[in-house]
Amino acid sequence: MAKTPANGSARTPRRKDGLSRDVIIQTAIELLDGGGESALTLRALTVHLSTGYGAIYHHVADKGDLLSTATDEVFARVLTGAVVDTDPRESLRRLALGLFDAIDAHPWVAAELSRQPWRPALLDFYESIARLLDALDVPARARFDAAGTFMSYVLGEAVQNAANARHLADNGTDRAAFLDAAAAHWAEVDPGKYPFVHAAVKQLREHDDREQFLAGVDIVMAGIATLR
Amino acid sequence: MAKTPANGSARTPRRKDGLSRDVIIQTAIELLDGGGESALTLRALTVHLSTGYGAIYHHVADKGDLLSTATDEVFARVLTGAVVDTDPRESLRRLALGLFDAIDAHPWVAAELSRQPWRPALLDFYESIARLLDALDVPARARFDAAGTFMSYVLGEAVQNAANARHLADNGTDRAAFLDAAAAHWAEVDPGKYPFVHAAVKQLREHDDREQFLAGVDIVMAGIATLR
DNA sequence: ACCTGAACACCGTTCAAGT
DNA sequence: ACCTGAACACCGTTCAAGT
Repeated sequence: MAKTPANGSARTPRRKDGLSRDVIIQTAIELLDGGGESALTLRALTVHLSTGYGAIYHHVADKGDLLSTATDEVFARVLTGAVVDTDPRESLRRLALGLFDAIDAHPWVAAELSRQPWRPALLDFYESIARLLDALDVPARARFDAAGTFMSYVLGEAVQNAANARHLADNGTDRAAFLDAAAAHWAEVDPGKYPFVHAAVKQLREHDDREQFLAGVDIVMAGIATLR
Repeated sequence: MAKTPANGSARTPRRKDGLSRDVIIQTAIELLDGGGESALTLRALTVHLSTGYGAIYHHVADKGDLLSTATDEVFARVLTGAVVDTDPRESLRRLALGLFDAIDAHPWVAAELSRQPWRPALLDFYESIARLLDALDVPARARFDAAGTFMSYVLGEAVQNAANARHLADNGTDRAAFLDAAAAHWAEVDPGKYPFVHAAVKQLREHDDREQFLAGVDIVMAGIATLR
């Protein structure tokens, strides 16, 4: 096969296997992971899938559909891989860390998250949290506030971390160089006017993102534990 | 002066008063507040300022510069208007609520926030929080984690709320109708599979966003109080 | 120094036409 | 039903030319 078209102005060969919504989404995720949000263009999709625009629009409503479905897919993977522990407290930490790591690995989901914070995949996440809080004897009356606070903290921290991850990927610098540059920049702030920021810079250099995140999870859980 | 050009294909009259970076930023904020992020286009700016593209690019680096400066401006207003209370706990709540309300009033800052979570204006915010935590006798060792957790919660909740605010503005619906629609949509989830989500729907209908936010602030502060 | 606006290189999306 | 790709309406940005 693979015959060269006789006609010089021949179209590019059409793909043999049928296109499907799923392969489009998977390719979109690859593009997003590879080059961030700006790497996902309809043009790039047609090239990677060796197809035309209409073919894509036949399976997908628009670019927003593409982005939100890709985000759902990423979250679905997290929940599938979530390991359950017998200790609810530990399960909560693992669940939170799974989301944190997922957004770190796919920083582009943060943008989609701030556009649509209530995607179906997050319903499962909410349900899991609420169930674990119930296991921790958080009274029903307080569960609504507690679960919401927990989710807001996790998403807030994840969004911030995603911004760092994106900068790291964009500049091609490694973590140490990035933190040094950030610390050097922050160190310029007037220590007289910003004593606490100044003090934080030192900790910034030696802190571990995931440990700091978990420290926050523990703080939120300790606060929830006071609700009786 | 003000002579009519003899030439029929004359250019639109150039503005008399000089353009400045500040009027550009203020106009950008007006456009963003009026129609969301998509309303800020260079074209719209030239029309509103009755000027050309080059004039704008003479005062501003690019659209990103425009967005981040506009965001700084919004945060600066919050910190200027922040009322200090003698009680550090109350000051923290007011500070948090000020940020919450600002993002509610200017939902487009949420997108910029997830792009660049460490704008200079947020340094002041961080500094204020750390100072108040110090006043609350949070030990220096724990302050880094505590202040970071507090900020992540506030920003996370604000980003989620901004998404709601944007949907409300886009659809032109009022709050009650929006919540009803959301609740109706959520109510479709299987109560057997999602008992806690199902229970949350009822609370969603009668909950107040700001009160829920403050409940979360209290939870985080209670958690911080356990750090000794 | 400050401003004008045609021109350029890109987007997402549509749709008549093909198989 | 599924796909092609030229065409369209928009972007942000540049830059030779004006004052």
